[in-house]
Amino acid sequence: MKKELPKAYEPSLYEDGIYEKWEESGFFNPDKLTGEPYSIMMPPPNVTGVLHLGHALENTLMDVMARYQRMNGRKVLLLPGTDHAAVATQAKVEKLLVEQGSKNPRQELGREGLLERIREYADASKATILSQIRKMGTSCDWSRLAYTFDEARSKAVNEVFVKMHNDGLIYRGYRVVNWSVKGQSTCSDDELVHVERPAKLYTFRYSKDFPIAIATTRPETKLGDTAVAVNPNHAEYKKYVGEIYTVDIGAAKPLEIRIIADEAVDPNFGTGALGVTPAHSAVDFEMYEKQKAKGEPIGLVQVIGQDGRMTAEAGAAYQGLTVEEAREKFVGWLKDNGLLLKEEEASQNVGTSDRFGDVVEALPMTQWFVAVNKKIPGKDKTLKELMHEAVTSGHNGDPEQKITITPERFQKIYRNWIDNLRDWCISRQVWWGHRIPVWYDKKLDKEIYVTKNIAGEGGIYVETKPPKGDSWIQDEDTLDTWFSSGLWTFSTLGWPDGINDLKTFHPTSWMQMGYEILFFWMARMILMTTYTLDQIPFRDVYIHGMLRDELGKKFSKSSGNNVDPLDVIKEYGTDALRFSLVSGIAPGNDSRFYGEKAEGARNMVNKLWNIYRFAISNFPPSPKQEIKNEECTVSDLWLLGEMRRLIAGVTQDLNGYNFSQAGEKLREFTWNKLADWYLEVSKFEKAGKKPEILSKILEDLLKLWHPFMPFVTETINREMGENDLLMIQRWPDEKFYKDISSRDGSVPNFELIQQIITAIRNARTEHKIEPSKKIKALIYAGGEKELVESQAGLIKNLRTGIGDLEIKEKGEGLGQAIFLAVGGIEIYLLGAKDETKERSRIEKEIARLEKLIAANEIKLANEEFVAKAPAAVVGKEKEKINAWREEMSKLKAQLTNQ
RNA sequence: GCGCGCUUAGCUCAGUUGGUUAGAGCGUUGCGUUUACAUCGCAAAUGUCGGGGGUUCGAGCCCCUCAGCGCGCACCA
Repeated sequence: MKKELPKAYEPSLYEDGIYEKWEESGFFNPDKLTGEPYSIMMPPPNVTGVLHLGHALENTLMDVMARYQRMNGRKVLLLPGTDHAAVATQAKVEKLLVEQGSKNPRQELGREGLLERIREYADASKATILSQIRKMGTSCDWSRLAYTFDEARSKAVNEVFVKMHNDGLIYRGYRVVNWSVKGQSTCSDDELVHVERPAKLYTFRYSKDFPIAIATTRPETKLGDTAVAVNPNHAEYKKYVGEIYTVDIGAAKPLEIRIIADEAVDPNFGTGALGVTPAHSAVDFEMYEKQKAKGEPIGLVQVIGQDGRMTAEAGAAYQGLTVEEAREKFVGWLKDNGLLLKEEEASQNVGTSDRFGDVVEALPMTQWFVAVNKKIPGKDKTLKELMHEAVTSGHNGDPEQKITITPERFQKIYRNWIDNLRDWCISRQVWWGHRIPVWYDKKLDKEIYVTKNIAGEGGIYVETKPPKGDSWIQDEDTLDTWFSSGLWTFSTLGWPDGINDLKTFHPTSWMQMGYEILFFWMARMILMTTYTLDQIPFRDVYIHGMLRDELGKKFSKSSGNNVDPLDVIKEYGTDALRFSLVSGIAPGNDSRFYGEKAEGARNMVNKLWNIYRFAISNFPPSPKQEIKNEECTVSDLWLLGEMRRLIAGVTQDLNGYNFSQAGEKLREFTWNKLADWYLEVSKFEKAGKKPEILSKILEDLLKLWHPFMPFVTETINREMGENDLLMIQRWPDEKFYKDISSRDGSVPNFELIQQIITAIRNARTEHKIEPSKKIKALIYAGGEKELVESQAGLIKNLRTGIGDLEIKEKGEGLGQAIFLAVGGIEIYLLGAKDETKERSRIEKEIARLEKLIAANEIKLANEEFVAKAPAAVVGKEKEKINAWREEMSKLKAQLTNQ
């Protein structure tokens, strides 16, 4: 016998050592594995901080799949990485610097200086993240560790940028974009967080004689109005269409307002007309473009600048004011001049910057865009269409290249998003990120490359590497972080240089992510990969929900409810954390995390530990012997059959990504079947081949648990004297159990024995029989006499307190005994009866059966049910009712007997 | 405004093509210290599956509708 194991599993004693063993083995690296490739790319955590519970969940999900597939004999690659998270990281570091007293980090440190500070922060954060991933037990291939901002990934970024530019899919354009004044950068439409806030809706006229009143929540922008749009069918207003009015409302120059027609204007909303501000509204800018195309151009007057203050064009009275100040002033002016018609409370939806938090201004600027509605050369398809077909017909219409999304409903959400997708603004003015691989001829006036679209006009150089000579200057801007993460499934596999990994592992097998980055990330990966590689990035996507605290609130720094996974690990162990995270979750649904959950999982881990502790000391490993069906006891066969079902069930659940259900099945088997019954049986039943059976079951059970609880299972495996790592053992096969568990094609009914035992225990409790008091039992087992007799030892010993047991086929009822009916079996407990309790117990039981029988009678009396339901269903119902009737008649007889 | 999700035991949640008496964990109640485990054991209680309607032999599951909560999208000025 080996050394005595501690009573309770102590995770901290083993976890680090086990992880080292795994790493040393080299099996995290697929190069050391054979079989069909299976690949998962880890969604790279942002280097903005440390991992939170959401990451812990992701690591668990991925690692469960990776370990499961590895045990299935697949050549598994789980590739780890981190994301430089451009804006997010810069915003974070700038915030820290400001907290440390810096007024304007960009100005004070300069580009290189600030980048250095961000790099330091990112490196520290990255190191923490990677060590956290290890602590989670994640079996990823560290030799392939990637970073969105490292050399290989940057190269891929440049390649794709240039390719798209050459295909005309990336262009430089002047248009209204979202501008964060605080962050001094653009952001994409998806990065806006819309918030509802109260606002005032003002209705006014530009001048006394202007024929149409308009309404607005942003009066200060009206200083830049150049048109009024009306519905072309508006009874009153349509006659004005085409007219141009010159009005002076205080802007630098009098405004020329053209009345234009636009179908989108709702004649019944507000005043039925819309003041058009092309410089400060994306929608109005589209009208501006439309008018230009029509040859009836309207002006574009930018009254708000990049600093968030009014420009010179807004007029001397407003220049330099903030928008709020200007608003107040302009409304005052309207009032003073009798032009304000109405002022009412309204609510307004404003876009705020996800990362900087300020309200985003719409400003016209020259930026880089990805054209999603333009045909790809040689493809006759747009990027949008590529994104669409990947989840519907399959890429290029090939069903083999179709992405499956779990749960299904997210497919609809994704398609809906694509339909509303506009060109993607990819240039950012933050410094932390991939510098746009575009150079301009220094000889050009700087003004030209800053403000004008000069593509195709010479003087611009778009290549993956800088041009020769020093007459070039690189574009100041960096790329949206999602541009690089969009390449993640293949930039991590060596593209464009090495293609071996790419060939082996792409498209990747499985991807998991939270629904909150469905558009940001999944959509961009599909776009980038189908375009660049002509392949889908992954076959299956699993969408998980968000973790919330026990009150259902989001975890966040600001609400102070953040939980550090490492703290949970310290208290309960990694396996407990992992198991608690996947317990009770459903795809796409949010779930809550709280201490009791981890505690419950910890208890499960400990239970497992003690099961093996018991087995090791009571059933020392013996040379493997063949187990024959005839040598098995009834309980052996029962457990073997249950094990067979467990293997089949867990395998099926994992194949279908039903992590929670797989875990539940394992818990049920391990605790309620193996520990509560079989091990208890094994303390009394010494016949047969218990050691061999137990050893086989425990060996396989350890494997089934391993994906969920890698540390404790690997530890037990070692404690049992195994030298080979559990991690690479083969996933259990149900065949062995299938062959052995049935006797003559049927399985002895051990559950009946369990029911008898439970019924006796129940009766003892109800009759308040002292636990130590032995009682006598008489069983009329009818056709089951042989079975019950064979299990007499168990019936006496498994906490039933029966001293004397007699089993007959049938006989007279005993009025003076406690009576139990289990199926067709009659049980009499003698010597401790409580008359009143017995009577009420039996009456209750009869009432329960009567209800069941009544409901069933109605069902069976229904001719349609009998005629239309499958015969098997009807047959079952008949069997049921017969059994209940038999049981009830016995109970009734007992009642009259008393 | 459009769309999506949720509503199942006191709490947190599972429930995969509609078919036994709807489940788990935690909590609660009673009993227990039987040497693997008190991070334990045994026994038990608790549900008109949000309301209403429909389809069906049969609905927690499908359809319609209403309500509450949450979320996403959206150019209603």
